Amino acid sequence: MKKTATEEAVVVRVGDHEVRLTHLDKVYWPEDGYTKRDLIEYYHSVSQYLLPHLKDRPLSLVRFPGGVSSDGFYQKDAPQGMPEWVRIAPVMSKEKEDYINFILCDTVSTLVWMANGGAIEINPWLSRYTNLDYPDFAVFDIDPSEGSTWEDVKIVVKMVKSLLDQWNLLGFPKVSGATGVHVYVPVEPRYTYKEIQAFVKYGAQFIRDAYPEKVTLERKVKDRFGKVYIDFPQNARGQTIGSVYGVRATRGAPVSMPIHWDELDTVTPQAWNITTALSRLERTGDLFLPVISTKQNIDPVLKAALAGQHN
DNA sequence: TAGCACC
DNA sequence: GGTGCTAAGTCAACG
DNA sequence: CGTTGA
Ligand SMILES: [Mn+2]
Ligand SMILES: [Mn+2]
Repeated sequence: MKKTATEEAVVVRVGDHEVRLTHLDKVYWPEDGYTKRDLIEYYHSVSQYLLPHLKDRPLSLVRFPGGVSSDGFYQKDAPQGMPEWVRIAPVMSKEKEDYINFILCDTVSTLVWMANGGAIEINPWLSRYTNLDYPDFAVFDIDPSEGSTWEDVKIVVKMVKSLLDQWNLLGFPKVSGATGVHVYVPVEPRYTYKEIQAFVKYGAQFIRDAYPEKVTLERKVKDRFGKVYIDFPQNARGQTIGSVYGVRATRGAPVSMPIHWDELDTVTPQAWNITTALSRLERTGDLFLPVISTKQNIDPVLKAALAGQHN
């Protein structure tokens, strides 16, 4: 007799709730042999590190119920029929006269439920539901374009570091799990998205002007060839960036992992994956904890940005 | 990334 | 045609 | 139409 989905399903207690898990042996990463079970076990295992970073943040999920070689889809609006204990954040849509019920992941139960739905990639907002218009960090998203290299990325990241040093600001780097690096600059949650983006753009312009041969701010992809793109427009309401400790739906199942600044020369952007991240985390602890606790004042830089009127 | 309004 | 902005499951079957 | 599963 053919197995039904019901027969494959298993109900487990995760945190405070029971979660129904299905198709655990579904191969999600064919080239690596990793299954949905591996994904769920990963997210479950790092939940104590990950959850504080997701708390109160509206999420865009990228779901791959057929695994990473099938098309995935973004999901913002919470699906009907989800467990009643999944918290949501209604946010008025810009285009339609209706709310989008963003999923909030504040418990391990919800995290595991999302993973069971094939939510490989987790993309949180830069602001929290409790303070939606005021991000609590700015991000320097450093992306190599075709024709540029990881070596180029490292140079640009170091330039970001020295610029932040000049400004007496703390930044926290992580490898993206794809090809680049994200540098988070935690701020007091009282700057608008426009201000946060102006801040990052101002810094990015300095870096481009210092090294125009290898750094670009061009929005058109074809104009970025051979250069490293500093993706400052990513700092905008409704935009998201792959979560720290989030998984990528690409070969190897890489995860986004914080690093120490002095590790930059010894790591690669996909240095960790769902099978190796936990031991790293247990050794280093959560290097991104200060991103939550640090609240920096960027008034001086913002003032200079507005006065300077770079282009 | 795709669709759409607007220039 | 280029630019800026926004959203982001779908479908079929069942009762 | 609400629910469920692929
Ligand atoms: Mn990036
Ligand atoms: Mn980017």
